Amino acid sequence: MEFKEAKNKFVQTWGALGSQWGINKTMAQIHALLMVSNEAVSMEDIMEELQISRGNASMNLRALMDWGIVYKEFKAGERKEFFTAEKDLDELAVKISRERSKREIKPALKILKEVSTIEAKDSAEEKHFVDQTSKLYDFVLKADNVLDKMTELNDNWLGKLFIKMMK
Amino acid sequence: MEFKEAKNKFVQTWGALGSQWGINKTMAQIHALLMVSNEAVSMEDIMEELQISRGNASMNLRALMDWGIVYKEFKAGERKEFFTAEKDLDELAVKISRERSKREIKPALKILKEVSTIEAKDSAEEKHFVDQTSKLYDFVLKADNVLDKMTELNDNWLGKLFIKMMK
DNA sequence: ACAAACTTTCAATTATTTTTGAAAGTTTAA
DNA sequence: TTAAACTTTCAAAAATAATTGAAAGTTTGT
Repeated sequence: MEFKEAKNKFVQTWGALGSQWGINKTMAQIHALLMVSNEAVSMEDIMEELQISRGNASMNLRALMDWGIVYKEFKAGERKEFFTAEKDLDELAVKISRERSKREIKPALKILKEVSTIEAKDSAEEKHFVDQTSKLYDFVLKADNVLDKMTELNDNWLGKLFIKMMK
Repeated sequence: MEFKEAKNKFVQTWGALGSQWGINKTMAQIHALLMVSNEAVSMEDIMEELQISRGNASMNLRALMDWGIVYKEFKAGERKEFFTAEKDLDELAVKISRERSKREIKPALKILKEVSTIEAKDSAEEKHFVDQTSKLYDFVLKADNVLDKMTELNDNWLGKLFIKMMK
């Protein structure tokens, strides 16, 4: 397989993976493209490589910047803007999980807390509901913290040991 | 908030969360409904509670069973089928992650391996591509194993300590 | 073997999400 | 201040995904 083919395959695959996880295909593709580029890429080039419109490129670049995983860059003497992606994968994971947590998990947790604290009366049905949603609340809260905790842990010896075991 | 309202809120929220993570809304809603039901529910009742068609209910129940997180149940003297959800949340997490890994991550890993092993020639561009996709391959492989590893770890003392720290 | 009581399938419809492209907006240099 | 070079916005169009409903399929009791 030659370079161009490999690059294209990677971008397509990353795009497909993204859309299966609720991230728009173009957004994932732009990110993929920037991840494997050794230098900043212009909007023009992104449009050209992915065969997408200017509007689409603009909106998805904005979204990627809002997620904090793509940055604008300016080149001396050039008028147009260039873009680079966060390339440190640990950093990338942390940022994505922070953002999804903030946008999706936290609001869901709020609702879970609300519904799990209703008066359960005496019916088995209602008791089961309260019990199950409480457990779910605890579980989601715990899961939501895992990545953050792992980053913290990374600084201490037990963390390092654990990380080693994961490899 | 009274029970019925809480239940509905929960089902809606779980459905919305599902669709943000690439799981069809109805599928997540049916799962939510079954999770908080203390007894098995018929297709008829699911249709009624979620206001969906028979075809939709049937297809999504099949999908949930394929994922291994919903089971058919038969009641003596009843002709129709009833459904229950996996209620143990650790078990649920393991099954979902196994399934998504099998369907989505593993195929992506295969491609990542392919594209990261091309001949890099001498250009900086190609070297960077190989380097970055290799790192990504390792990272995804590692992340893909985390949940499995955690379940294994759960059985030993270090694991228990670690799990405690997560809480 | 028949028919009642169910479930599944899938082509057509509907809903949702994404993408386009052209107009409006912004910045820079002269 | 003007105009060229560039970016953003957003209503309309296109693409994709989910849903319906009725026909076909299955199972069970008589």
